[in-house]
Amino acid sequence: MQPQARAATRIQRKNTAAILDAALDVFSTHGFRGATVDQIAQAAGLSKPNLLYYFPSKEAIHTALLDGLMETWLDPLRAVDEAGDPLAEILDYVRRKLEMSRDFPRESRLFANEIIQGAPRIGPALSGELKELVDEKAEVIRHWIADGKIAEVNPHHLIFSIWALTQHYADFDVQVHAVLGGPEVDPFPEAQRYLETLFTRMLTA
Amino acid sequence: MQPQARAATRIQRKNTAAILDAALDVFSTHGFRGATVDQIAQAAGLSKPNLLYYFPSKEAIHTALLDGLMETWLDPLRAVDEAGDPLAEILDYVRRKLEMSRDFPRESRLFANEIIQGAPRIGPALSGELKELVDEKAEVIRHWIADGKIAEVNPHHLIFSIWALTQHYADFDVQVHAVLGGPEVDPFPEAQRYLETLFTRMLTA
DNA sequence: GCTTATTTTGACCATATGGTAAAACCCACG
DNA sequence: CGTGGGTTTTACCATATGGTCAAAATAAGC
Repeated sequence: MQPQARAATRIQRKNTAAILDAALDVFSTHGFRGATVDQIAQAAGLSKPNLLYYFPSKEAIHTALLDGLMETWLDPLRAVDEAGDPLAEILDYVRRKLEMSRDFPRESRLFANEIIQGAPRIGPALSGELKELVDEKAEVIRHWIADGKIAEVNPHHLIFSIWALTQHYADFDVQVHAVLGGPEVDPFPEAQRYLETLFTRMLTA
Repeated sequence: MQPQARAATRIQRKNTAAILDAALDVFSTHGFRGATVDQIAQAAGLSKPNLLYYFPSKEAIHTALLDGLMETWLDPLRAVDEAGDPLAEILDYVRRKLEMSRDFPRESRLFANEIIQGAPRIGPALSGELKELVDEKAEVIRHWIADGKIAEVNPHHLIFSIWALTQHYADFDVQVHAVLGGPEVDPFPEAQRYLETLFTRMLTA
C-alpha cells in the first residue's frame, strides 16, 4: 500500500521530510531538469528505490514542494491591511518579504528557477490566484493614493519592485556576497535599512 | 582542422551564429544541466554530430556564451561618469539596464540561471572584475553624496537595487505578464516611468 | 516469540545523453 | 571536370538517468 494512503508512520514522516528537504536543496540549485533523483536520494540519506517508495516520481516531489510554496509566498502580501497605516503596511510587507529571503532562500530560488524557466508547472497559479491577489492589493494602494495618504505610484509596479528588491538577496546571493567581499558578510541588516529608506522616500515624496 | 583555427568560412559563420543563438534559447530556459545538445542542435537546424563539429562540447558552447556576456553586462555601469550630473548619470544607467532587459532577455536569464545555480562557471569574474568595477563606482557615488549632490544612500545596495529592479522585467517576465494580464501587454514603458520616479525620489529626498 | 505490514535493498530495464569515428558528401578553385 | 579541403551524415559507444520488481530485512502488534 502506498504510504500516503493511510495515517503516516514515524518513519514515513521522517523520510518524507528528509526527502523534501533534500529535494529543496537540489531543485533550488539545479532546476527541475538539472536535478537527478539519485542526487536527491543521496542528500536525503536514502537509496533511489527507497526514495521512490515514498514518492512515485521525480515530478511528484517537485509538485509537492511547489504546492505549499505559493501560499507561503503570498501570505505576506495577503497580510497587507487596507485599514492600517499605508506607509507602515507597505514597509511591513517589505520587511516580511526580506525576512523570507533571509530565512528561506532555497524556497525563493526554487520559485525563481520555476519562473525563469517559463513557469511550466506553476503558470496557472500565476495568472490565477496570484494575479487576483495582486489586483486586489493594487486596488487598495490606488485608494491610498487617491486619499492622498501616499505619493502617486503605479501600484502593480510598486509590488513588482518589492518582489524584485527583496528576492534579489536570496536569488542572487552569490553575487551579493561576491561584491560585498566574502560569505562572512551579512547583507541583510543593511539591506533592510536601504529598502526602508527607499520605500519611505518613494511613498512620501 | 578545427574550424576555429583559421579564418572562418561563410558556412562556419552562419552555423556558429545559429548554434550560439539556439544555445542561448535553450540554456536560458533550462539552465546548463537541463539543456541537451540535441535540443540545441535541433533548434539550430543541425544534427548533433554536426553541431559538435563546430564546438567540441556542450560546455564549450556555454562558455562561449558566458565569455562575451560579462563585458556586455557591465558596459552600462562602466559608462557611469563621475564628471556628469549625478542624478542624470544614475537615471541613464537605469534606463540602459532596463533597455537591456527589454532587448536581451535571454542573456539576462542566462546570467540569472548561472547566478542562482551558484555561479559555478562565472564565480571568479564576480569577485574579480565585477567587484572591482562596483567598488569603483560605489566610491564615485560616495563622493556625490559627500558633495551633497544626491541624498544619502548605501552605494552598493543602490547598485544592487538597480540590477534587481531592471533585470526583474527580463527574468520574471512570465510572472509580470501573468499579473498584468497577458502577453500582449508591454510593461516596459510603464516600468521606465516607475523606475525613473523611484530613483528620482530616492536620490533627491 | 511469532506473525504481519512496512521498509529497504540489489538487480534490473529502457531510454536519454554527451560524445566519437569514419565514411559520404559538397563546393570552391584550378 | 576533378581534386582537396571543408562539411554533414550514419552508425556507434559508454554512461547516466528515471523508474520497476521481487526478495530480503526490519519494525509493529499481539
